[in-house]
Amino acid sequence: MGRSPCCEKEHTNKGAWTKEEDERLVNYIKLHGEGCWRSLPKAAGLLRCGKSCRLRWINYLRPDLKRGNFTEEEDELIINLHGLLGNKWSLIAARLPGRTDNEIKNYWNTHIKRKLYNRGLDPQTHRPLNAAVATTATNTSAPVVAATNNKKANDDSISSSSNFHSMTPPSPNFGISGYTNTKIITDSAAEDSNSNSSSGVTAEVEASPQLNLELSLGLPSQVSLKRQRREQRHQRVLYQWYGNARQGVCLCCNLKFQSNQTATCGCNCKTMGTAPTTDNNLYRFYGPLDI
DNA sequence: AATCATGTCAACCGCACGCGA
DNA sequence: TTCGCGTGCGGTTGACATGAT
Repeated sequence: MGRSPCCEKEHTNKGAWTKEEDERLVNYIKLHGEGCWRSLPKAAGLLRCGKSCRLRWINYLRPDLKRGNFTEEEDELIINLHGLLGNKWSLIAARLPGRTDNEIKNYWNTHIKRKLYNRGLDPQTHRPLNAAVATTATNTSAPVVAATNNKKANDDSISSSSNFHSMTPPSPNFGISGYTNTKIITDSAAEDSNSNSSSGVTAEVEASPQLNLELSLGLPSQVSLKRQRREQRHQRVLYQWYGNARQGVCLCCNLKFQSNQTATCGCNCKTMGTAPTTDNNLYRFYGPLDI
């Protein structure tokens, strides 16, 4: 026996709220207070689901909401809190009066991620980007962060944008210095019994964002054109943030291989490079296809 | 001027959790 | 202990605005 739906969907409005609906909701809550969202719509004369009412109130109509842009102080606070708490938006929001979890989540995805990339930091782990890449390429038995424990993310794992949004939260003591390159990834590999990365080959495929992208471009036909365009868009944005759009990134340069590990580097970089320790050259470049 | 790409954010969806019967 | 309900949370989507070509 499944759960009963939270509302009768055929009798409820969806989408943007009208001014009249807003007024009804505000007036009702002013009179009766918050609570019992399930019964609220009927009592307030709204053709909305209770969850929708709650969301509208919390994210938009609540009188104590702070409007306007985030300040620099708020930015830094969010970054610090995210470092401590991961994607626990409600906990982060609790520390920022007048801001909602949804607002912070959106702000994170649209602004702060880019900010961290510009600082050379991975927004999920808050570690230097080079370290994350090095870990990926040198640990041949481990899947990369794309092998997340998040069920929904796994459902969508073919989507590069989804992976991008739902990497494993940082460990509590990440961060400043002295971290090891392998900790997070090996842990996630051990924990993720459902991942497809039990074989070395699969792990290698996952370890290559370029190959991931190729999979993305080979999406089955039922996937909507709009979705494909969204994914391509996310790819472009991501690589713009890396500052290497369209050109790809030489892993040899990013991994900072030792000079005694020389190998032919396919790019024109001046650094002493080597092939990754995975015997093949699959990972020489990570970067977008020509999209 | 038209079209496409990109950025933003409100809203939705499904799952997880806590609580009371 | 189990089950159902109400609620909260995090990820994702879609609509709209704006900028670029």
